[in-house]
Amino acid sequence: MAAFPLIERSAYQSATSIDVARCAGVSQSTVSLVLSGKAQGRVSEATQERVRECARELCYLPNVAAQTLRLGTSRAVALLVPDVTNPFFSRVLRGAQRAAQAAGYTVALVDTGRGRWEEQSFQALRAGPVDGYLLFQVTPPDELARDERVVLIETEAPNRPSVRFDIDAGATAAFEHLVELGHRRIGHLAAAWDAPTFHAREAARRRVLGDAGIDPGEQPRVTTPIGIEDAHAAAGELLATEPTAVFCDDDFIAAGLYLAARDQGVRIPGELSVVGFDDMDFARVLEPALTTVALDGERLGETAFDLLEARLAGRKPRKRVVLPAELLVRDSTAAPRR
Amino acid sequence: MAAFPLIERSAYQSATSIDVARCAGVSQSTVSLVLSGKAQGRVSEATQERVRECARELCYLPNVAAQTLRLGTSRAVALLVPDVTNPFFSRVLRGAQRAAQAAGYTVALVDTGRGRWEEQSFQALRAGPVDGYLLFQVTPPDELARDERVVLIETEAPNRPSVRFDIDAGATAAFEHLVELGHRRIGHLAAAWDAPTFHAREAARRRVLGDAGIDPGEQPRVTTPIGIEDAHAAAGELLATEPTAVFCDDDFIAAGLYLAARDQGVRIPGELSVVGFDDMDFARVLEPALTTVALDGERLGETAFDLLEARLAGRKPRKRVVLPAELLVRDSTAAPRR
DNA sequence: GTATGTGCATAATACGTATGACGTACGGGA
DNA sequence: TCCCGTACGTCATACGTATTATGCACATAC
Repeated sequence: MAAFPLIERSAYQSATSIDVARCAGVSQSTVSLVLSGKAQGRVSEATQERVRECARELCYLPNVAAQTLRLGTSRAVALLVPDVTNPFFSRVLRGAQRAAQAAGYTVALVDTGRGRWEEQSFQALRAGPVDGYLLFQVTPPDELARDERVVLIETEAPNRPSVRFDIDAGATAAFEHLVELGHRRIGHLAAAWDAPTFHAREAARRRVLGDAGIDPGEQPRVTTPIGIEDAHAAAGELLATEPTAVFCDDDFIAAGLYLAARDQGVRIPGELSVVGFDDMDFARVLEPALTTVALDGERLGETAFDLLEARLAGRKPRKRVVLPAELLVRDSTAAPRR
Repeated sequence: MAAFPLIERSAYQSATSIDVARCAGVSQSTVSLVLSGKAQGRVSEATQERVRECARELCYLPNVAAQTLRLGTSRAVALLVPDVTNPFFSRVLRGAQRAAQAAGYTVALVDTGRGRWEEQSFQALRAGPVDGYLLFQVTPPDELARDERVVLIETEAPNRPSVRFDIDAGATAAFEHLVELGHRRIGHLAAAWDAPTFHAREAARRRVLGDAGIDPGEQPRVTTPIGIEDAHAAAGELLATEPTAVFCDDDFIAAGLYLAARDQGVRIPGELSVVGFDDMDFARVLEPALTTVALDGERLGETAFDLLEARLAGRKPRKRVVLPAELLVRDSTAAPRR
């Protein structure tokens, strides 16, 4: 017998409720009733036990595709992200995942490849396998823009449920911190990424500097892709303009700046103050420990899922949630020398 | 009309092939035939165009649950990981994701919560929504151990397809590097995690040190959870034994060691050489830049998916793949002082 | 005029589940 | 004897798709 691959193959094809029914000598309906716990008073206790026993023996597990088709729901949600390798996003995922698990949902992950999805990855998901969407820094295609099953993360659109950080407060605190230390020449090492979260940082910069009587248009500003090596190169360029402080859109960008400063023998914070954003794990290990704006990514993911789940359950929750962003002053910022 | 929510609701429920058929004045079979491209010579060109036009107009997308049920395949695979927040894993995910996308597959992500899944998360997946499994540092439950649809990543089991790094070569190179520099008191800051990848590091340590005439049992060794703050504490303890070099199971652990060394005024590499593992992004930004063993996580994920895909397609590929692990010597290692 | 194609499209079915509408047997009350 | 209630299950159907077998004209060949 062992020679017949068919024996082995039976392991692939899970038993169906019909197999269980045959085994227990009842109908398929009865099996379904019993195993879904809706057999109260309709099936005798003895029969129920027999069915459960057979199900156990045959390792029966309901076919999810069939369930989804029948019930019109898959208890799964999709999380769309522009780039899975961004470590900040893992926190969001973890939060969403945990909340989803608690609610009996599965999370399907899709990397949209920084906007290159243009319907593509999205098409793959629509109409079936998932009940809803969490869009992380992804602007929904028109089709989805009015869909009730979508929650926006770190993005907003008119009349859509969304979760985001109070980027404005965080960035404002960061720039005010630098101004209060006495800096007058404050650079901006900005992410070359067209997303609301970065627009908010830039807006805060213009406002705070303007209010302090510093012309924001006069301050050095260089954009760079998010990534240490890219930022390293861009930072070299920025340092040539001799700012006394630099606000970085991201901790990775700040790390690149550290490298450039090291190259040029510029001491932090003595000759250059640096502020990052996100509070990644490594921020406090940098030498000196990086002053940065802390964001609770897990809570972001968790909140987003809860919002979506409420929608799916027919409740109408608060439309927009704003989570705090807090400046963490460490050792990379100080008063300018002169 | 705008007052009727039913109008809006139509957006949720995607059009079915029957709707398209009605619109085009043909049968559902014809629609299916046309849209799946199997209508060659069976349906007139005019009708085909009409069907396609209707499908476009109604934004028709095939219901994936129905397709899965009918075809017995979902073109989706599950990636199971012990902890989504581990940044190393994001690389694996990205690699798997990219390969999957190219092959027309979707990746569903499941966080098993470090082994706490005990069938649980797994049950949720079996029998339906996915065609196969990628198990990253996760030991399969008995049920799955013989399943052909499983590929093991960074784990191995008898007669199972798997992908892993040549951890032994990497760790060996690292310890030999330290020995060659002249170190005789070499600590091990080890991950408190029962996984093959860490056993391999330990085995290499014992072998290399033994071969060099250094008793591995005499060398200081402390275990710690993976995470900078945990490692920081554990490293304090390790430094009390005054090693001249420390091998860390992970770059995050190495980062914790940097923190502890800074606390105690121990200079790297002058008084202490440090080697990490993984080559995380931040490794070369540390001061001094961290000597570490580089692993190509993306390639790991990619290879794993390809292996699984080959299985699913009925091909029988190489059972075990081993990817290189290469020592990257930077500035955190030097000869001991005396 | 009957067989033989051929070009075009449809009917019928199966995938595996959940569920509302029915059956059946039995015992008790009138 | 007839009717009804209850306890225990089953039947039939629908979800939306892919596919096999079948049908129907109409033209061609003999």
